[in-house]
Amino acid sequence: MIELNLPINEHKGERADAAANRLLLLETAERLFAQYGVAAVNMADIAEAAGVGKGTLYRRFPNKATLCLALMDTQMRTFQDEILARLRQMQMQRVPYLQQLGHFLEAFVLFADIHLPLLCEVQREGWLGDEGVDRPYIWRYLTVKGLLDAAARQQEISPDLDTAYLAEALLAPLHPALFHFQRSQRGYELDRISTGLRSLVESLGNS
Amino acid sequence: MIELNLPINEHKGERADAAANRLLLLETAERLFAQYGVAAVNMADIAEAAGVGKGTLYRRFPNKATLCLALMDTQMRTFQDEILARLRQMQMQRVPYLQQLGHFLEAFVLFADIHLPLLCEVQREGWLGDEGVDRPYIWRYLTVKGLLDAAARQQEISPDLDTAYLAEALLAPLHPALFHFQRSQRGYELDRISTGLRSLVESLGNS
DNA sequence: AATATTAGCGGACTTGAGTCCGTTTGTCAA
DNA sequence: TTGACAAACGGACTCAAGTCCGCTAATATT
Repeated sequence: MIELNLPINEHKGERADAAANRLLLLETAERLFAQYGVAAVNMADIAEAAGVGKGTLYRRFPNKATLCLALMDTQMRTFQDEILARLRQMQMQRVPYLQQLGHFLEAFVLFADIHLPLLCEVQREGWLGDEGVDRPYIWRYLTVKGLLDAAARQQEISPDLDTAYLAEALLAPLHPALFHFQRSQRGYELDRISTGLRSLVESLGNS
Repeated sequence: MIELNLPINEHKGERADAAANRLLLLETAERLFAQYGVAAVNMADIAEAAGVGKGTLYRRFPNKATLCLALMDTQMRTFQDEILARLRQMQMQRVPYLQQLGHFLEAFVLFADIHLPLLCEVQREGWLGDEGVDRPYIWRYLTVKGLLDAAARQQEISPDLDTAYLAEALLAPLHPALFHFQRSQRGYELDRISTGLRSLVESLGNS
């Protein structure tokens, strides 16, 4: 279901047995998550299924959030690469920045929906998990803020707007917990969410 | 610090000892929270400090979230009453609905900031806690949606906008976890947040 | 190849949330 | 009053996350 293949790079100073265990644990977690669901599997289960001690698991991945993030690593990079490529392309076609922002958000909606269970786990402990945990969020934030700043420079939006805050506010409805709530409790379809966000973004332009 | 006085009403079918314990537990929790902070106090501490068994505590308040909500009960009602009164007043003065919405959000920003620790605890378990836990959220949501609908009827905003989604999106940045992140990590001041939200709301009007 | 170093390993342990169930006690009706 | 019975009580218990620390073994050095 979730395929992994590259977290090979990085972790260079890792001893051979440690690297082997990293892979073993990722594969085991992937398998258990696919079979029973992310929420139903606990750390002890993963360690046992992998045949290692709990301490070993926690040495590699200090918590479930980090483990889940590692499982998404590949797809996250792919997503980022694809998005950046698309934005560059639009850039050349002189597509307005606000429209680029709309595309970005829509793309992330699709990504988030696929990876919702993992994303929810990643941000279970309200936001700023220790450093690296929310690096993906930082990337999204900077991308959105960058597009808003560019839009401001091109006079697509008022230069008085607080782009830093707005970037955060526009991403807020996509926080995994809220997104999950809207999908499963409210029953909103993906394009309803995309459309809603786009209407917010576009309205910023008509000021 | 946090004063409580009315959860006397409701809970009518409660036995005398149960009602006494409810009060005792609320007072104890309030005291411990004030002294050590909400996050640092656990359920066992509260039960012990109150001199009752853990089971008794959990019978009254099935989890920490419910307990925290009960501690805010009074102030929450007061807040709601005050807001409704102000909105009615503005209504009579023919203040545009979008502007009313801006006021509403600003008022909630102030409220949320004061009660952040309790609010964070209330929504620790990603959103839809069992039923009553997020009734305050439902109230906020309905209020925002109501104002947006009214604005649409008055042609302040496009009638095509998805007010249900927008209401949720506008409240999203005020989710306790995000609000806390913005306040403590980003260092945003309250009026920066209010202003940012208002600019979003107002931009909806210029379409 | 022998050895020192030190990362890595395992699993018992701690901590806190929340449950279970046998015992106690308030309440209401007789 | 008294007695039955449901509600309430207490605290031991379960379950999962995460820590600790003594032992093991991979690697680097000679």
